[in-house]
Amino acid sequence: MTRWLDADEQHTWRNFLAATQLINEALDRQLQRDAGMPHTYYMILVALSEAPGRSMRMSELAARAQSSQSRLSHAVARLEERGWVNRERCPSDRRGNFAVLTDDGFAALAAAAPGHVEEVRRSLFDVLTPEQVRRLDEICVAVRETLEG
Amino acid sequence: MTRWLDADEQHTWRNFLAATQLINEALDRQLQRDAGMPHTYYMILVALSEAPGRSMRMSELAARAQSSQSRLSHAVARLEERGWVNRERCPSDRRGNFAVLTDDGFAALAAAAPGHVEEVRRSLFDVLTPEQVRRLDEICVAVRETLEG
DNA sequence: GTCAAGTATATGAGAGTTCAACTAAATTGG
DNA sequence: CCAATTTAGTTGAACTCTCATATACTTGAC
Repeated sequence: MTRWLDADEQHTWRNFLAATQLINEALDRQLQRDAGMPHTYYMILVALSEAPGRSMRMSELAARAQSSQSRLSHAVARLEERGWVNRERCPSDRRGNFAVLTDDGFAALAAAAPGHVEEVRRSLFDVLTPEQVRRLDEICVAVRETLEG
Repeated sequence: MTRWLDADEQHTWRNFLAATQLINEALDRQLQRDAGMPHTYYMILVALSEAPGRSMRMSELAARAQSSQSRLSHAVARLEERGWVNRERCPSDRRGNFAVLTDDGFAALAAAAPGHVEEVRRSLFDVLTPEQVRRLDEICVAVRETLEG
């Protein structure tokens, strides 16, 4: 027996799809236009920039940047072509690779960050009251706890 | 002067990105696996199924299915190859096209719908309290009102 | 009417994503 | 210690998306 959505649920669902898509499109457009990279690459650079030695194992990087391993592997290949990331073999586990953020990569990230943050504010935080932001956070935590398990 | 995100805002932002991406991936995986179509195609079929005569102008369809015109054009081309949609020239404006949902297309949608709705419940509505659903709706409406203008 | 500007849609190239192999190395269990 | 399994990561093909451009038609101004 399918539990169909009632009218309210449908409206909420469509608002959710529309809102999240608008935000994602805004982020991607801004980053592509001003920094020449998609949002997924930006997240990879951020994750690396926060890691000790700006260096991380591919699998951990995939997890932090919310990327599949395959996607990450392709992405790092492109980032390597741009000279923003290097790959280094892991000595203790020879299957493993580290991705390492280069100085050029860090500079590209630093250059991209202000415009990106502005866009994040414009599309989400400036739109909501502090109360709504707290509620959104709770909602997202609940979703993560369910879907990540 | 960049208005950087404070620690709370960063957490919320990352929770938001993670949660919305988890939901989108769950939707896409389910539909691809069980119905052989991406979520974007599903949204196109839904929009068409709700239109009078199961038929809509390309531009209106793009708006309803939250798709760019180019994306829609490519997508309808694929859907036409599968026999799920037909294109018909518009008599009153010969630049225009109608996309028309075929019986096969409707059947494909009907077959896909129950599994999709289950996934929507699993990934969002079952996770939240009714109160949270209301709050989420308000948040999404606010975002839409700002970003759609 | 005709010409310029605008609108509706299509199309092709380039880039990113997914899925299913595939390689290579580590681990486990007899 | 060796075979079987698991883990880390890459790769190629198929597909979708975006962006810029092209095409065809309509509209408005003169």
